Amino acid sequence: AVMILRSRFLDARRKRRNFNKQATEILNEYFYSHLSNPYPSEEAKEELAKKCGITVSQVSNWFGNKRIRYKKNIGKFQEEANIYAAKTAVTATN
Amino acid sequence: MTVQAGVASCLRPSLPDGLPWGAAPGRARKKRKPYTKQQIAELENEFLLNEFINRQKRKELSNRLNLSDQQVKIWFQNRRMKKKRVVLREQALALY
DNA sequence: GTCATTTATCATGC
DNA sequence: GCATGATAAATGAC
Repeated sequence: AVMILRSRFLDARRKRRNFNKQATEILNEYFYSHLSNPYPSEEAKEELAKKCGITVSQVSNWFGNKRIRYKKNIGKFQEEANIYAAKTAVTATN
Repeated sequence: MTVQAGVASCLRPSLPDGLPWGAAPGRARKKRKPYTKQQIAELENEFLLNEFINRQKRKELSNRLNLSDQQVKIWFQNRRMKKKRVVLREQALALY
């Protein structure tokens, strides 16, 4: 009984907060610009974590969730994919 | 006006065919089934005694909890990873 | 053995 | 009521 209470304080799910919009933009930009292979290296994860103001583990969690949820329902992310595809296309031509 | 010749012809961002990165695992994967509180309680209790379990204890424990021998092995592996996760988090938290 | 994953599930935000 | 981040089983590389 005591262990259960203690484990609940160690469970980060109970104090989860959504990432700010800027962090989500950065993560999505990387994801959709590497859609053929959305597996950032450890160095890339550290860089993303620094730019987003989150931990490397949180970056790994985000990509894990993004990959499975994108694959499970591509249609739902079609609009989002087009948005970031156009955004990265603009930066690529500049 | 209406000089939009090549605009409509560049549609490629969608993924018509299947993704190359999550495809064809060959054989179907066993569905994840959460363990009961009883099972977890006994596994945690054994983990306190020793983080690495013997084959012998593993067998009797798996038999008693109605889990396969490999399930118990995997549980201890994941449990060690969890411990490392928690330790690293508290270390990072202690820096402030 | 560790460890990055996949997948389902959990707990929360809104 | 789902979207979202984190965790719990399960797999596979090494």
